[in-house]
Amino acid sequence: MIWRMSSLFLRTLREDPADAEVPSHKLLVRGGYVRRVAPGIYSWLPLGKQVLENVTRVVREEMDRMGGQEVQFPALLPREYYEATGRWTEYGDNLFRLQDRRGNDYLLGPTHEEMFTDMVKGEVSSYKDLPVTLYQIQTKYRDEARPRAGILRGREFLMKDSYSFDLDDEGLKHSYAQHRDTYIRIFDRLGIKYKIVSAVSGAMGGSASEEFLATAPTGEDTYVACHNCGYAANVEAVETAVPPARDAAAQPALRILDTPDTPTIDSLVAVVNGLGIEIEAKDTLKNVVVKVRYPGVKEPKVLIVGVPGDREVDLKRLEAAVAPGEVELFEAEDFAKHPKLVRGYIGPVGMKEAGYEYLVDPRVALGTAWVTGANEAGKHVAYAVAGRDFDIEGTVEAAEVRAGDLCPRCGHELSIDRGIEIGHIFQLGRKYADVAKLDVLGKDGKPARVTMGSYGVGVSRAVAVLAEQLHDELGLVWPREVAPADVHIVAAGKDQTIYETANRYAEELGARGVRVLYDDRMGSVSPGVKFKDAELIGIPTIIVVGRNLADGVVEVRDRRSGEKTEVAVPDLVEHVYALVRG
RNA sequence: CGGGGUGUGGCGCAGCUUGGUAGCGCGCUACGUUCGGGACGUAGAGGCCGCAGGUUCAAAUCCUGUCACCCCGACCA
Repeated sequence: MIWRMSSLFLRTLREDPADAEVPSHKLLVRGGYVRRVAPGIYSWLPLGKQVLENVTRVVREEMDRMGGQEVQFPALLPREYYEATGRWTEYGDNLFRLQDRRGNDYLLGPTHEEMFTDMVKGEVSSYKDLPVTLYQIQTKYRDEARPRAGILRGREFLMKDSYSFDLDDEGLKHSYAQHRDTYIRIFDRLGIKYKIVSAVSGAMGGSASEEFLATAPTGEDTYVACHNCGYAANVEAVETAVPPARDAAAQPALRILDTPDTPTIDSLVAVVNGLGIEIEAKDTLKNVVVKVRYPGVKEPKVLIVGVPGDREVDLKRLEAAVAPGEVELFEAEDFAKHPKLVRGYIGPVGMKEAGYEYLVDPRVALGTAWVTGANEAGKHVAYAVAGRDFDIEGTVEAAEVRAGDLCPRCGHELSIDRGIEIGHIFQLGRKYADVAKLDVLGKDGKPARVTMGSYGVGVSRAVAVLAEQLHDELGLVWPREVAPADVHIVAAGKDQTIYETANRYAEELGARGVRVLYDDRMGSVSPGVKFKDAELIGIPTIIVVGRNLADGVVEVRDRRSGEKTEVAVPDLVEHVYALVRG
C-alpha cells in the first residue's frame, strides 16, 4: 500500500488546538489523525483510521487465538433488556436514551452484558455447549458528565468486550486466567506500558477483578504498588493494613473532656494536648456523615464513617465500597433534621443506640483507643476504646490512601502512581445469569446455573494511550505494530532524480507488502516542512532521499532514537525490508 | 451538578474598557524567486463577530435573555 502525500486526505496543524490539554489530544489533532465533531465525539481521518484498524486487528487476532468467537450486537438497543437487570435506572444519566417514532424507549449501548447473556440463553441448552467465550468489537456510548482529554475519554468509543460462560467456578477461573494472558499478549504487542492492579468491580457487580492500567501522569486512575511483594491495586480497591488488636482492659478509662471551639481536628489536637493528654491528629477519630442514595430507592440512607483524624474521607473509595449507592455530603439542612448528630462533635459512643449505621476505617482495630466526639457540643472523649466503649458494626475502606502507607500483604511501604484504564477483567459470577435464569442441562439431567466472566479492552482509548506514552517534543512515535505505515519516504529537494528515486522505492517497497507513506509534494513545500510533518506523524522509519543522492546514498532515520544511517542507493529496499520485517 | 472562563474567516488569536471602515499569524489560490529543518515577494479568495431581542443616527463593542463550548472538582473502557 502506498499513500502519496500529494493526494492523501491529510492536513497537519502547526498549532495546538485550543481545547486540547493532554499530549495525545494535541498530537492526534495536529497530526491529522482525528477531528472533533462534538464534545467527546471524534471523526477518524485516514491516518487515524488506519491506527485504529491496526489496534483492532491485534485485539481480534489475540481474542481469536484464545478461542474467543466474534459476534456483533447492535449499538442501538431497546429498553427492555436493560429493564430486567435494573440498569435502565442504575446507569442513570450516563445512558444515552432515545425514542423511536412510536415513543418507545431505546438506548445506545454503554456495554452489552444483557445482550450476550440473552443470546447465550437462546442458543445454549446443554452443558456440552460450554464453556464458550464470545466477544465483539463495537462502538459504545456513555453520556459522560464531562468528557475530556480527546480520544482518551469520549462519549463514543470503540471497545472490545467479551464474556465467558462456564458451568462452575473452576471453569470461570480458567476463562478468567485465559483472558488475563490474552490481555498481556495484546498490550505487549501494542507496546503499551501497563500495570495489572486489583480493582473493585463497581456497578457491574461480581467478585474477583483486575484492571490493566496504562501508566501515564495524565491518567485519571490512581493506584498503589508494593515494590517488595508485587501487590498492586487501584486506589479504590486498596486494602488497609490492619494493626493488631490490643487489650482493651489495659487502656485507661474513658474520659470526657471539655473542648469548646474545636470544630476541626487541628484545634482539637491543640486543646487536648493542653489538657495533658499527648496526641497527634492520627490518634483522633474523625466522623464524617454522608447520605447514600441507592438506585430506585427514594430516601437516601444516613451513614457515618469513622476515619483517623489525619486523613480525609476519599469519596471515590467510599462510593466504591457502597456501590451501587451514590454518596452525597451531609449539608447543613440535613444536620438540622438530625439533632443527635452534633456537627464537629460526632462520636461513635452510643451511635448504634441512636439508630445510625456507623462504619470505621480498618485501622480502628479492637482495643485501640481514640480521641473522638462526645455527641455533645463542646465535648470530646479520650480513651474511647473500640469494642469496649463503642461497638464496631463493620469496617469500610473510605480513608484516603497515601504514598508510604503499608502494604496489606507484606508491610512494606506502598508507592502511588497514576494510570489510564485500558482493560478490565472480572469474574461476574451468576449475577446476570440469575436475572436471566441462564441454565443449561447438566450431566445429571438437572438444570445448572451458568457462571460468567466479563472482560473489556478500550480499543480507541488504546490509540490515545499510545500517543500519550510514546511521543517527544517533535511529535508522535508509533510502535511498528500500530503505525499508520511502516516507512515514511521524504523526497527532499527539487532535483527530478530525487523524485524518481523516491518514487521507485515507494513502488518497490509497496509491491513487497511494506506500507509506505511517500511525501511526494513538489514545489512550494520545503524540505523543512516535510521533516516536521514526518516527525509529527511519527511513522517509525523515515527514509530521506535528498542531496546525498549525488553521493550514491540515502538516509534512513529511526523516529524513536533519532539515529541516522546512510545506505547505498541499490541496497535501500533490502535494508528497509529487513528493518520492517525484523 | 458546583466553581472559573470563552464564543470574531478552516486553525490560533487581537479588537470590546471609551459604539463609527472587521484586523493579525497560520493555512488556502495564482505568478515569480527559493529548495536538508515549519522559505520569500507580489496579487488574491474567504467572516450575518454564537443566537434572539433591546438602546442608539449608528452595535463585534452597551443592556437583557438564551444557546453552545472549554477548564477545575464529584462518575467511567
